[in-house]
Amino acid sequence: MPELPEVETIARGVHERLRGDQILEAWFGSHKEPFKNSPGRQAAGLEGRTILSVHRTGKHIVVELGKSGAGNLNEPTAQWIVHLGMTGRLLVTTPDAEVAPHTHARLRLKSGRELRFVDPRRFGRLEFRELSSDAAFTGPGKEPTTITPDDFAKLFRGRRLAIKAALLNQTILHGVGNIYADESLFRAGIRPKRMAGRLKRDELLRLHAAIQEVLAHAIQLGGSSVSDYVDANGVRGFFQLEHRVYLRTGQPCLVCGTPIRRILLAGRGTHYCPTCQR
DNA sequence: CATTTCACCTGGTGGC
DNA sequence: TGCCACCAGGTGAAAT
Repeated sequence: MPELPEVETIARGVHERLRGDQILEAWFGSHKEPFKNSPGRQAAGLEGRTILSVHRTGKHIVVELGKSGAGNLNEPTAQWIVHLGMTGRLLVTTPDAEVAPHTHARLRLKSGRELRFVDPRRFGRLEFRELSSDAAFTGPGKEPTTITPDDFAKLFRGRRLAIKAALLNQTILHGVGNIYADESLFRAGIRPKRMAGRLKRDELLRLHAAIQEVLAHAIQLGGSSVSDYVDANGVRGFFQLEHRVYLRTGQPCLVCGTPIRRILLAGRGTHYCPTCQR
């Protein structure tokens, strides 16, 4: 479900609500899928630690954790990294709140609340990093919200794949997914199938600007709620009202009236206007 | 190495 | 109502 704007919204919400709280106990479900390292190791690492801050890197949520007693409490000694996959949610609840189906993790907090991870399709991932032995998480690719136009243009030099496939490749640029790839390419006037390495400089500059505008606007609106996305407070986003091509197959282009076309590209539904995008 | 395809999951929708 | 095909915000392993 979630791309960069949704993950950013969730990370901000969790940060605001849980900063300074302490994890007393971690409970994990029995499905193996969500765990990049074992639930036992994650529970042992999480229990007793303090939540210093929560932020986003690409599509990952990074919870910075401190340890009381030894050294400076404000210096992170561990990280809990949450990837939401297609259907993952992170929710802050009261302990008596009904436990949703497909709840895979419940962290009981000193404040009396719980942080829960719910994910029906189980494409999401949970990882614990002990910073004394593991590297700090940096994300798989470059950060689209801060990359300069020049560095952005360099990413696609010599690449022989469709620009949309390149945008979806997280090791190149992390955070853009299917919705924001389609919406950015529409706003830049570029066909999704265009070979990335053959785009002209002015096209790449338009795409860079479109991506940063779309992501910033979507973050302002709390992300896109296509079916059931909600943030850490259970609130839906509103950027779906701003979609110009995504899931608008057959409907008139809002600029020129041409019916929006849907094709399959890189295995994903891809939406574009055949008139506005060249 | 770069690129493409497909498996991994559940659930919702729409046709018959 | 049931059954089935198809679709969905994402990756990573395997194939090409």
